[in-house]
Amino acid sequence: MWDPWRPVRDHIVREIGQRLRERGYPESEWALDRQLDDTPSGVADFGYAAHRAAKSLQIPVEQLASELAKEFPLSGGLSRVSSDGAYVNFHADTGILVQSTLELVFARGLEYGQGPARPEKVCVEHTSANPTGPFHVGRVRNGIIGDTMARVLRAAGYPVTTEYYVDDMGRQSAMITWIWSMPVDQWPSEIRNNARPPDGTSVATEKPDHWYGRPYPFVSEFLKRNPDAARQVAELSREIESGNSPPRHREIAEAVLAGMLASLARIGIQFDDFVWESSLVRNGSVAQVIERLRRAPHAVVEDNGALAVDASGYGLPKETATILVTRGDGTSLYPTRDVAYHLQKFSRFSRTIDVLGQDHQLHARTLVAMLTEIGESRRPEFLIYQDITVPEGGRMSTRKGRAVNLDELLDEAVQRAHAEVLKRREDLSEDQVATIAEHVAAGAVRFHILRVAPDKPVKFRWEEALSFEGRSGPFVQYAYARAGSILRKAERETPPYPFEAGAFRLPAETDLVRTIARLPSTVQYVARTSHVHTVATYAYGLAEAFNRFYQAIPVIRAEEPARSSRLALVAATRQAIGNTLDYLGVTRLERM
RNA sequence: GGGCCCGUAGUAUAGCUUGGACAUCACAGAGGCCUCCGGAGCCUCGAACCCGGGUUCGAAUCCCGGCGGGCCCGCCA
Repeated sequence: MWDPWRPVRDHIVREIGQRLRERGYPESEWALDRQLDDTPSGVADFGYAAHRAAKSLQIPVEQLASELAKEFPLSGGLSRVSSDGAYVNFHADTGILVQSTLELVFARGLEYGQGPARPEKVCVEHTSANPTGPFHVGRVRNGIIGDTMARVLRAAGYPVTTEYYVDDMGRQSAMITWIWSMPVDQWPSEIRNNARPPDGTSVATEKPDHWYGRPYPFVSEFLKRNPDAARQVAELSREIESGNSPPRHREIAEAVLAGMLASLARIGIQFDDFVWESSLVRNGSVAQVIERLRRAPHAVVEDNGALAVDASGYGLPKETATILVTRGDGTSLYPTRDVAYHLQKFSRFSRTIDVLGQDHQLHARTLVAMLTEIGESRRPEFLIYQDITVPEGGRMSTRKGRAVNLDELLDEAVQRAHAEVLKRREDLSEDQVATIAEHVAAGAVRFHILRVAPDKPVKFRWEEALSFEGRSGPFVQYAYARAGSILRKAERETPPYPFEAGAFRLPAETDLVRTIARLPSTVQYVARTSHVHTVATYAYGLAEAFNRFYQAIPVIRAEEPARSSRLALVAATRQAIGNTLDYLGVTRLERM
């Protein structure tokens, strides 16, 4: 048993199914389970709308609902079944739910929330930003969604590997190598004037992604107006693909990547593996893909020798019905290399998930078309999210000068968090305050971006991203710290937590138990639907339920035996919030 | 021009995949709690499903058409 609500739902579904079958209306338990609704607040725990069955059986719906309610056996964790018009309402037996939920939380501890182990190895590839400069906030939405998805899938029972696909090939990468292959003094004046590092600074004194990324936005503009330089970059790009990369190429890519990863680590994002795009070219797998595509059913050779695939049969938009596989000179293009990467992922994992921005929507479809063309039947799952937009409209973009840098946002958040901590805690050392501020800041930023559904844009506003109130990461962290504080004060920081299941009668208590009990099914829901923001919604709801309980009901000051039971509830809440924070990638803070 | 996604109170969001009973929550606004375990809190009030059709006993949810916004559309990735 890992989900306290499961036995109750199963019982309801079984019994309704049986009664409907007796009346001549067969409905699968699976379908009934889906029809079991939440009810309007406070009405019941589950509701069943009898319209459909009543219509099919040709009896008045109120009559059916009323009969079902009367006949329903009050076992299986239910305390009351009633009908209200066309609805049958089910109330869980609070004592039984308390017993099973708290027992489960204490028995499983850190594992409460997790589902049974599953065999399928899953790869979550996310972020995979070109190592050309520091992250702006728009780009990290990918990482936050991907990292949270990976955490939730692990909790759901899958062995998960996170991967960063490092693009060290192609034009972007060649551009940064090109500019840094000459001394700053020799940079074209247009670039030098915009991007010259301040005197006295060096890659030793500045984060490498910021340092090396400095000229990048200006190089691309420069190349548009300087064909000679553009040719040099193109030549460099060919050399890189052929394996003759200049010595600085890999060195710069690694340095920039290290800087970028350091920023991600601040918000709890780390990777299990890195796959360098160039390795796929060097080990011949890209060449193999090109060969397979050359023999593909719809391969075509363009006038200048470029290989393409006629994908008009794949339902792609008319203008993109031709997918280019190689350039005229035979070198590969990004979609082709991505096919090689996916074949490699398919060989290592049974599920692969790609987290992609909406600008890659079409790429995802061409990738699938190319896989079909080479006779590959396996597919990646795409988790597509919308951009982070700026108040003026449009998405965040470094090129358009309307991007907020991640490090800058975090630094500002840390400053504010620091001030907040100092305001309310005088007993902490400067080190402790600094550590807390860093984690509060990270929690605020990560939660702010995560809480919006992936298919909706996030509108970025400084004040909201930096808010520690209301529906925020620090709100959840605070509830966790508070729960810990109560246990410390009661000198009951460790189990066992004896409790009396019948001790909880007030709504603030029973609502809290009901919310704690929903954690395992929430994990499964997110693993199934990829609606990662639901973890944030749940976390907030749980913290809110705890705050209400905290406000309404004394714990330490209560008389025994209520006191012990309430302490047990606080301990269970702390465990549930803490585990949820882990899934969110937000730090558990014992004090803040 | 074509394709994909989005449109919920002043602002910002949940619910939409699986149609169901008074549409969630925050910020801002009005009022209250404040001798009380941590006020980053709690309670109360006002305020919303883009428009038009369709399907259905029933539509924020599904379908069609508008309108508005975002993104993408061949030798970049």
